[in-house]
Amino acid sequence: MTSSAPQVLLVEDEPQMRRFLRVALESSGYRYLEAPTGEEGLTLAVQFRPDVILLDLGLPDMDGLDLMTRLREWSQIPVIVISARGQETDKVGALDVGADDYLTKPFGTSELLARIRVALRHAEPGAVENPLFVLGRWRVDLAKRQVLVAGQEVHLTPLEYRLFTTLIHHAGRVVTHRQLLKEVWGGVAGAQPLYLRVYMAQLRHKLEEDPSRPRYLQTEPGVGYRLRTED
Amino acid sequence: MTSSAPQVLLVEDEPQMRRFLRVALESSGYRYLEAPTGEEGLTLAVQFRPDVILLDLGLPDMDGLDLMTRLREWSQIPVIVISARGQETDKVGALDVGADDYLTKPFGTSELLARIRVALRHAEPGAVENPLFVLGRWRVDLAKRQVLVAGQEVHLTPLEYRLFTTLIHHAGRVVTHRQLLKEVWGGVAGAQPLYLRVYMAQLRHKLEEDPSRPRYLQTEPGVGYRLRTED
DNA sequence: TGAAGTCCTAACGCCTTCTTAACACCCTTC
DNA sequence: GAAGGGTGTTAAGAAGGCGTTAGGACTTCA
Repeated sequence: MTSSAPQVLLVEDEPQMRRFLRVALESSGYRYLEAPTGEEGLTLAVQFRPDVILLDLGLPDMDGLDLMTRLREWSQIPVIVISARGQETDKVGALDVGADDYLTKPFGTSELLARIRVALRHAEPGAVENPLFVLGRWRVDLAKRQVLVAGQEVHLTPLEYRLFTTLIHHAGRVVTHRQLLKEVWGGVAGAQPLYLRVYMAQLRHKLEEDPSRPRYLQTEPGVGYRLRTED
Repeated sequence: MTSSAPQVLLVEDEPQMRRFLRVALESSGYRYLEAPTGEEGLTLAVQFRPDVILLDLGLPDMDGLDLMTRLREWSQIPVIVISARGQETDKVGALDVGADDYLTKPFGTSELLARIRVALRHAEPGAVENPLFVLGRWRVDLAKRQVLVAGQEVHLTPLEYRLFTTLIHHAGRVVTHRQLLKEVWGGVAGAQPLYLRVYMAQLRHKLEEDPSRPRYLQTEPGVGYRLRTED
């Protein structure tokens, strides 16, 4: 799974259908690949590993079900069948050899796009990667809500953690006192700049190697604080 | 996830439709549950954790999309919408709030069954994952619903077990009080944080070596709980 | 009808976390 | 060199969250 826009492969022999879908998909922000025959479709699937495949069953060179079977020998890429044949036996056959959805022509663009989103959603679980923030000896797993310093877990209280992650979100930039108070204390009246000094001291004590000479949690006098990132 | 036949929950208000589908599903070997209203549907989903949900959008007591939304707050159980409304906006709406498929009435039984098989296939990756969860002296067989501590079987009540497996599903990361209450008690009004304290204490007594100093079932004060995994 | 098991609820004491205050320190400015 | 604003540090009280226990209500099964 790439970090850029999802890629859709269309396997379809009718040129006008290709043109129509290409416009629809590209204008929706997807990267687009197309193949007019089954063989080419398989080749492109191998080569580019698209995120979704749209497959017309009525191909000239090979049976759509055979293509499905050959694809499923090595890949679980979601396949949405688009076909002129609306017979129930066709649908059941395609779904049972591994297709993930079946749309009968004619169909609406928005429905197709919605079903593509469903297919992408299904593939997602494999793409669940932890957003890791690494800086020096620090290692912050935002999904786990876990902070490691030199491999050692460090416990932060809710406020400490929120203050820290707020600085991480603006890493490298100065965050003003006012903004920190708003984002951490939620704009509650009574939140004072004193709080920041206290909690910054606690964070430094827990995270910095030499709390009296902070390397990363830096003060910008009169303005706010900044999480310094290495260059 | 049980090792026996997959269980299907049908949420549908028309009695004749229920009767029809019940026959179709049971004769295909599925275990069968039904609910005539949305509220009952949610309750049964919480209680029995079916493998697939068939949802009629035209329910008398609540909007089908609301039901979808509430379900998706705590569960990824695949949902196949069956609806008399064939408008594209209906389909897109349902699919985008988390439905996995959309069938327009009238539909054929064999197509429905094929789409159920697709839905079950999608859920599989989660079940293909080692049904054995091992951590320290613990050994949890999610299929058998069996918990061993140092080789000795330990009996957990249904709620204890559900709380425990919820933490296992999110192993390593903090699960908030709210999320635990939702996933274990099903978002039923009245579920209080107090429940969590009581049941966490019971789990620790049954599972931890030194319940007063839990090694794995850890508290994140002010946030939630976390099943600590070794690195 | 009793017994066992489970779930909910209340009460109490402990512990973490938050808040607040007091004071020391640095730097700039006069 | 003194004054003053901004900042760092520490500690202690207050508030709230948490763990624990026990008892009652409810269901299930014999």
